Amino acid sequence: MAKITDVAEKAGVSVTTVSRVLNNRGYISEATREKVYLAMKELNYQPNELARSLFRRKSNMIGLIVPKVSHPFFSELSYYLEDYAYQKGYKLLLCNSNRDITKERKYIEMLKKNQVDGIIMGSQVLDVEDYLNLNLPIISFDRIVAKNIPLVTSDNFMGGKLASKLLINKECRNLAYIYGGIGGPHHNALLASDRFQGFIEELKEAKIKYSTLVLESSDSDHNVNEIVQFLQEHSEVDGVFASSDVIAARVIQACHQLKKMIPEEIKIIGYDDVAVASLVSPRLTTISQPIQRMCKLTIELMIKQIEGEEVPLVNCLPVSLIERSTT
Amino acid sequence: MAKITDVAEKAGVSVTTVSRVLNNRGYISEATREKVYLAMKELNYQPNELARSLFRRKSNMIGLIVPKVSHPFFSELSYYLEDYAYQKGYKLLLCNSNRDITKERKYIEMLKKNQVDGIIMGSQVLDVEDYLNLNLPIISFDRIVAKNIPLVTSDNFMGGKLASKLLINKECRNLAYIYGGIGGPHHNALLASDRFQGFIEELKEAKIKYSTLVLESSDSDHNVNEIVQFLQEHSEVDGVFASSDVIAARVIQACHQLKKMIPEEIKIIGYDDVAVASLVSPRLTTISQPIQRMCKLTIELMIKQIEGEEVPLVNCLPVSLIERSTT
DNA sequence: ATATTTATGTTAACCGGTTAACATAAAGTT
DNA sequence: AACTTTATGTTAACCGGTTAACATAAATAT
Repeated sequence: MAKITDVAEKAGVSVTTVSRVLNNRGYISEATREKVYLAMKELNYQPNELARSLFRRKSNMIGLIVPKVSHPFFSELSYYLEDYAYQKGYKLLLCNSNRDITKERKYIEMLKKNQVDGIIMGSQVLDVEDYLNLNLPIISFDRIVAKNIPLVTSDNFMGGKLASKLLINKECRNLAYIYGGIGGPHHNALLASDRFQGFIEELKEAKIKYSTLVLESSDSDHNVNEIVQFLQEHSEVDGVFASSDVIAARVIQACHQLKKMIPEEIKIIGYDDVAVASLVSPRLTTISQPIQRMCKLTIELMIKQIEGEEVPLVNCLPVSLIERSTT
Repeated sequence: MAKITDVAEKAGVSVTTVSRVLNNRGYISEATREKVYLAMKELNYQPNELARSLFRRKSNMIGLIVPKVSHPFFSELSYYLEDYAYQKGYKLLLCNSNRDITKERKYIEMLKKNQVDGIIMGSQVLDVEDYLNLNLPIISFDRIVAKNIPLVTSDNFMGGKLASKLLINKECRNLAYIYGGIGGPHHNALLASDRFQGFIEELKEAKIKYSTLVLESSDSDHNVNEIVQFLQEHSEVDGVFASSDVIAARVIQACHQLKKMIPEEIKIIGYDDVAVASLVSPRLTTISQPIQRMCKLTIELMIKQIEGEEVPLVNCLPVSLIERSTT
């Protein structure tokens, strides 16, 4: 691998001059600039970013911790985050915490050692104190981490309200709220519970009954069984609000198994609006989180923090209802 | 941020001694080791991996380039790759090429500059020559890149055979092969075409007719329309082999739209066995690629290459049939 | 008592860049 | 002719570690 001294030698200039060309600093004549570029091209030279990062004390790397990239929500999240980060000149280091507190802690340590400029937490199981002496820009995504850590989220309360409003308008009179338990994407129910609060607020006014099911297993097949059983025990349920599209997909499967017609006999509404929502059949009515905008905002806030600016602690974007064929 | 000199000072030893403790080299007494560890803990010291990487000329970072992490196949891929990489002490730098040749080239350049120890290509649009002077361990995943670059794949030919065998056994007599066109996950049909070859080989023997549909659009809704139209024009089709589970999900939607009963009137088999396969209803019969094992192998081969060992050029793992409810 | 092993320190070079300070000379300006 | 500006070079320090070479002294072994 060619290094800067090789380029200098080949171009017949000093290392300082090459560095000046590289960093666009000081006076450089066009002729010299050309000579240096030519030498770089001939040697196939690429400056060692490790060395530059070391000197600048800035790596232009951002750590991203999610429970699992394989989950549709987090895979979309990762996609957009990477996309915006790249546009702004940042690279993304991917970490899957599996919601394991030990792994999460190790990842944070690892990211610090590797001098990332900031961490985006899509996962969160650590205690609040753990974050205190972290001494690094953090943004938490859709999860409350600690009161003094900036949060990017969407209007979960309104999401819940939109869901129940729609179901009520569609004449449902016996609703159910089904959400993932531990291991699911909303284990830390802090924010998902806003969804629930919004959901029941509408119901109270309309005096409509509801029941809830929390899925214990993280296994897909087993979830379907849990839902089937629940719907048998609550045969009056004619409207389901699922806390994620993935769970809604399982509700659809359970309904098929029970030969319940969707949307005639039972209506289903999901949450997130990830790709699966339009991949299942019937296509899923859902509350759309503006993932793309949330990601853009997350990167913008992250960069502001890296540059030493203050950023608002709560950043909440609006959600919207996407009506498809399950309602 | 504390540095090694701070630790040395606090522990009352020399920097060399701290380094010896850190790297387990040379003679160190238990007492000194303890002193050093204590100082580290008190200062909350983490060695700067950038500096270590620079000196060692090894970053322990691997670049992963995929078309889009948000695609279910690549999100599972990324998950397992990260998992194994982490176990082996490597970090993953995530890149979404979007199948854009310019972006792919820029990513490769970026990864080189950042001194990654190797690159895993889940995407591939570059020309063969581009890879020649790359001078870095590469492994391509499920995509033929160049004859001299190691490849990890699964038995696509057998996958195609298993699919047609099953459909034939299930009494289908008019088959269709539906695959994604440009923009889809199998744009570079090199390997997916093995699937097709395996698929038609069985058909030839059994003298069964088939037709093919290549989806032009990358838009989900539009795909469904294309499939609906195709199935209307080929109303005799009673068995469909889709080149991915995502496409199979759209076939299911098209069938629902046409009120074709699955599996009674038409049978569908997908490919990959990603999470969506068991999320759609009816749950999808599919050819399972051993993604997890492929990822494990990929990381193992990558590390071998990094350590200077030779690795086989073709690494093909067996596929298996997962029968669910669409056949 | 001597030789060897163990434990630590000092010094300096190195990884591959960046940069400040200062020197020098040519080109441009007044 | 004197003064600026532009263009480049030299030298050396620095980012935060690692390491080889050599020195020294205490603890062990013979």
